[in-house]
Amino acid sequence: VALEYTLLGMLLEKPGYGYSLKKKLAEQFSREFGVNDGLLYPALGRLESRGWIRKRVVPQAGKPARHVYSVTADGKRAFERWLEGPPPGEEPVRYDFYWRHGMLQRCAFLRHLEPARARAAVERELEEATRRGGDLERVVERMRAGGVDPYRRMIVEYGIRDQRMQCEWLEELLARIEEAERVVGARPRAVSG
Amino acid sequence: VALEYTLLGMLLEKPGYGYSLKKKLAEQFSREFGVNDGLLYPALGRLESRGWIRKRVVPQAGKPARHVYSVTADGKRAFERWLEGPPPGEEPVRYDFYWRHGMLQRCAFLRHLEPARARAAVERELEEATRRGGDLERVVERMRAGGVDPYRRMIVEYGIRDQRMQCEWLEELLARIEEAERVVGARPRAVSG
DNA sequence: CCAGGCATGTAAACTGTTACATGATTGT
DNA sequence: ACAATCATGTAACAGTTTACATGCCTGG
Repeated sequence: VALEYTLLGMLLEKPGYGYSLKKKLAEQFSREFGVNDGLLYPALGRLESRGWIRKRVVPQAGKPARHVYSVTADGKRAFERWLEGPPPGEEPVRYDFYWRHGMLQRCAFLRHLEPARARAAVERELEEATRRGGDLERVVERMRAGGVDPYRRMIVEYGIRDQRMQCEWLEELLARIEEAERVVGARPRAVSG
Repeated sequence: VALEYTLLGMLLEKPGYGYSLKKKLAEQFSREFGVNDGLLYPALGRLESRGWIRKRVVPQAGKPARHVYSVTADGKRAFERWLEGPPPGEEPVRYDFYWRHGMLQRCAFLRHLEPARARAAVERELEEATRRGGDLERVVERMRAGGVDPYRRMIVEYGIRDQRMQCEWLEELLARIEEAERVVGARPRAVSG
């Protein structure tokens, strides 16, 4: 559903086949952006059966034939509609950040943990977020050096901001825990009704 | 998988039944946090068959019997293990923000859109993000007034920071588009290889 | 000789959403 | 009369991940 339009956009820039699209995704951003086969090939099939792309089989010696797809006029129109964005209020709003972050779920019950242990858990999380942010900084640096389209660089910069935001939030959480440590002193609170 | 521990934590604070858990989730945070039945009841079943909670059926006049669950000693131990967080490097890192945000996907192809139209699309997105942030601010205000556990308030504050971050990112994107508008002038770029 | 790249896919498992099925009571 | 609240669930569908299946060629 989402993958489709990214594939369509890539094929519009240059016709290609499953494997080449997979590689391009992984190399343009980062290895972790790679799509898995179980999603990629069916998606290409759906795009074809919808008449948005068309296949041309290019045989090769010793290797499986390449199925090279290019975008049809219909496909191009669909892509352009999508690119302008959904009509306002179309996409249902979701506040699923809670379910997507183990740390937020733990945070809901953090008062049941002795402050010292809570602090340790949050500090570990902070380290991880810092590391993830660093990874992405390196990716963006590579992109800058490689002269990648600035709009695409901004996608990774979104990830960096996201990690930075997480770090700030975790630091605020730490401050709150240290406050609790001072107030509660040596008296740990156990889990109970 | 994720829902389980939240249910376990809630049942540890006070035994309850499916419907009461559902209500509590929706009211403590916001309506949108509600779990759907198709996830809730099977999750309770799994927790029971794993021996982490135990059922007591409480008949009622005129209404279906309540299935009141309480946490077993095993369940409490499992919850405490979870609460301390995963051993470092356990959770696989995911950089799936690209696939989770239509706007980021569009951003990858924004250069194919005339700057004026790109600006309009981004401005729409900015409005939505601002509105979502405002919604959450109101939720957190309600929580502050209701004297909810500060750790739980911080969960919603995460959401607010997330929306704020998105706004900042969208504004940077706007600045970049306006730059492109000045440079390109009246010459629109079409989609092509 | 084995790992990895090239190239296509399928299948099973898991997660999550929406809708359905039932039925009494209470409020508008 | 109609909708909402209370209360349990199931079933169908949609989306995603992981692993499997095949097979040749290249480099260490």
